[in-house]
Formats: sequence, C-alpha cells, structure tokens
Amino acid sequence: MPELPEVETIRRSLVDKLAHQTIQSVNIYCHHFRYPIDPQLTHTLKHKTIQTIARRGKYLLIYLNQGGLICHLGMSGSLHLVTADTPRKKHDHVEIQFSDYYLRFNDPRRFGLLLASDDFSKHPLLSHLGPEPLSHAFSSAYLQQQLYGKKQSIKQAIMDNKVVVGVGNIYANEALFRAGIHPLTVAGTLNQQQCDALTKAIKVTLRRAIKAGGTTLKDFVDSAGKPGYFQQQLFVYGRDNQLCYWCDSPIKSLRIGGRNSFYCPVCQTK
DNA sequence: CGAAACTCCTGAGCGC
DNA sequence: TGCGCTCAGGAGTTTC
Repeated sequence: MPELPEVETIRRSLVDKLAHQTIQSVNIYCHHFRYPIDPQLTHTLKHKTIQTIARRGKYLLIYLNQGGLICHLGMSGSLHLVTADTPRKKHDHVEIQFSDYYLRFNDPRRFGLLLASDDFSKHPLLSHLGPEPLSHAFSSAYLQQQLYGKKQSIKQAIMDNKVVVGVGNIYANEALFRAGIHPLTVAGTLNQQQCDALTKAIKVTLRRAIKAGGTTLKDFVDSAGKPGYFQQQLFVYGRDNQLCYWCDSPIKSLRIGGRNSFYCPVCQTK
C-alpha cells in the first residue's frame, strides 16, 4: 500500500499525539510477519516512552527513551490510533496501549515488519539504503553517477532502494511521465539533462503527494482514518487507454520487472 | 558481480 | 452463488 508519501502522512498524523506518551502494554495477536515478531517485544516496550517518530525511506523509526522500534507497512499495512473502546478489526495483529489511545497495526497480507532495535544506524535493514529523495544528497549528479553502466530500465533503477529510497511503483511511473522519459529507457544511457529532469520530477511528485496526504487507491487512510487525495493528480498510473492530459494520446501500459507500468508513448521518449 | 526470479500472504475483481 | 484464476501499493533472498 504505502509509498514514501503515505508513510510520511502516517508519521505526521502520529508524531504529535504519541510523542512523550508512555507505553502501558503491548498485545500481539499474530506473530507471523515478514520476520516473526519477537514475543519479548511485549516486555521490551512496556513502560518505555516515545520520544519522536522519524522516517527512513518507507520505514517508520519510533525512538523510545531506550532503544527504538522499526515499523514497515509492506504492501497492505496500516496504523490506526483509536480510543480504547474501539473494537478490534480483522487483521489488527498488534496493539500498543497508551493512556489515552491504542495504536493498532493492521496488515492483511502480513508483508509488514515490526521489530525492536537498539541502534537504527547499524541495523542491516537500514544501513545499505540510498539517500532520501527529498534531501540534497539526492542530486542530478548523484543520480547520473549511480546510473552509470546500468543496463536495467530506468524505472527499475529508481525503484531500487540502493539508488534512492521511497520511490515505489506509483511514483516511479508518475515521475518518469513528468520528466518525459520512457520507463524502458536503459538507465545508463540517461544524459545529464534527463538526470536533471528526473531528479526534479521525483522531488516534485513526492512533495505534491505528501501535500495531498498520499494516494488512496483502494483503502489507504492515515492513522486517524483520513484518506489521501493525490490519486486526483495522477497523470498515468492506472490510466491505461485513457487520454494523456498533455497530448490527448492514449496512455499505454506494460510490465517491467513484474510491475505494471504506465506511460504516454508521445510525451515520454527513450 | 549485476540482474532477474522467487518468496512471503490475503483479498478484490473478473470470467465462466 | 461460487469456483478458479490473476493481480495488488514492497523488498529481502535466492539463483543464474
């Protein structure tokens, strides 16, 4: 479900309410995720206080007064901040109780992840990640250097977390449209001008999506249950056979690396 | 080494 | 109404 803008939206909706809150107790109803949830987590988290909630790529980093918690929502995960009298829903697998709220981790497909970490910077899931797309480190020069010699398609390259984090299928399609680059272009052949356009397109696309509260394709909502509105600004994603807003040509789709890809055959060139 | 295929899992939507 | 099939926003691991 969530790409970077959705995770950032959730982070923002949680941080003010949960900062300085102390965990009263933790209930784990299902342990089986991408990695099994440590049964000790209940004891590890009890009476710990949340300091702040940060984000690295699509990972949420919950800083506690001692150690922290890494959370990833996978394809179908969501976090809901509810009152104690709210009944549990199907696939609410983990529940963290605070004095005023319950935070529930819901994940039908269980591709998500929840684990304790003493040092985020040294954690193997985080240590190899590329730069944040909205940071200065993600520049046109950096991108061109990363793409040098790469034979895979540019779409696959920008979805690679070692190149840049947080760009999933929706926003990869959208950013390539905005940059006028065909998704099948061999990554290593992009010139400086194209790298410039693509870097800017990724930043603009993600910033606008964050501003809109993320993209609600099916059921994305933030931790308070509010949907995102960026789907109204999608140029190509999910629009195959519909007309391009810029040139009126029909949007086409194809599969790249097993992922559905959308592009305008006129506006985007190789 | 890079790149592609495979893997985890449930649910929605489709054709029949 | 129901069955079987395909596909879905991710990404670590395995294989070639």
